[in-house]
Amino acid sequence: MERETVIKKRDAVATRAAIRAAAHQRFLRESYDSVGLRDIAGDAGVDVALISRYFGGKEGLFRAVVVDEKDPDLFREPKTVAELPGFFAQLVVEDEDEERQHRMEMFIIMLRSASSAKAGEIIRDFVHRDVLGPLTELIGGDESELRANMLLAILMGIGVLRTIMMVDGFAGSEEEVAECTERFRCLFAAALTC
Amino acid sequence: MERETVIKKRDAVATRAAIRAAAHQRFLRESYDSVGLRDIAGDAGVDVALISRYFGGKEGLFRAVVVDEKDPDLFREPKTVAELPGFFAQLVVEDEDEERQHRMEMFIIMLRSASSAKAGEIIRDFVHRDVLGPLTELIGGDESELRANMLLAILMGIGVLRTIMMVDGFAGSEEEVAECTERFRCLFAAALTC
DNA sequence: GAATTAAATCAACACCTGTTGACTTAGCCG
DNA sequence: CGGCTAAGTCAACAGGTGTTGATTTAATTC
Repeated sequence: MERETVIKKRDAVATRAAIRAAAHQRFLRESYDSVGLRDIAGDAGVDVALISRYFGGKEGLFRAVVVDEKDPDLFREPKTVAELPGFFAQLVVEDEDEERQHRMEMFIIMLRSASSAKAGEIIRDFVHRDVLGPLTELIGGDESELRANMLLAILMGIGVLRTIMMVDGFAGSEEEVAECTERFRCLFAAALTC
Repeated sequence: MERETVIKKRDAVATRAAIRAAAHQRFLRESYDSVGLRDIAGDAGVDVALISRYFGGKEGLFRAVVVDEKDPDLFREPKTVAELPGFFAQLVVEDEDEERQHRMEMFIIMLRSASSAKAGEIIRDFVHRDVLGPLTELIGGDESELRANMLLAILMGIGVLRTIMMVDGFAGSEEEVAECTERFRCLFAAALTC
């Protein structure tokens, strides 16, 4: 959090970034329809009109958060099929790795607003092109599509249950985290082989 | 669909049911915030005012759809742990069984509106009390809570991917359905044992 | 220092939201 | 038939939505 009341330099790219950051946090916790542009503007310390001006409207802002915020290879990191279960398991358990955390946040944002008519279209395109596509290609083989779907389903299910349904009890104490990670790794592996 | 323009008898319980049915279909396809009361009223062929009058508001209508529509033991059917994987597998593959279909629809409705502030609270209570609670009790043992969470996560993940993200490719031809069911059964079993 | 241009603000718009009160109508009972 | 009650309709409300044009303010350039 920065102190913006002292001085506010007139920097277009900075306020654009501030708006996008505020939108990211809002969309992370509420759905597309729930969030109002005035909420986001208030968080960013900016007038509402700037949002429609800079992003061309609410839909454009959401697209900027979902699509433009990531680097293009964010979901293409694992290079071998053997790496996949461990990669997904690390994704669902919370740790300090900032990049992984950001990646999981993108999934939550998508899950939150997937039901909205306008946001849903953006999200579905993104999921097919940038997540399911590379994943299917990496897995390969006859049933690669089914396997990719199952992996993503587990990932999203855990995400839904944790952050949206607010169900905990996945990992409590310190050493339970490691055990829980191993169980998830095993589950993702089962989705690939069984 | 019935032809209601011909004659419309004045039946309070019938119109109440019509409103609830229309709301069910709307909430099945859009989120709580997306759906407007005027949409539901239009589908039911009723004036908007009747909704607030009969259900005490939008929130009450949603609660009536989610909570009151089911019979209480809808999610307590399986009696043994061994039955669980098959039960969940049958739940996710579409078939003609009307009761199973209705049960899965309830999950989708919950998934769609879980992110809304008002609807989310209703849903979280329901999930904990009527789904996760009985499931944990049935599984039993030290890690029963974790197991129940994993099962529900897979179920919801598949639901999200299919109906909200509109991802198909789970089952194509006729005999693929049976094979797909078996794979899901295997996956749910893995969540219990691995 | 004045002119110019971009950045930020203000105010208002048209529209849609859920909800409520007053009103009208249909159906039943005596 | 006349009265009565419940069922349904109509209109309007207060509040909120995203968006846009005109305006003001700050920073840069000549």
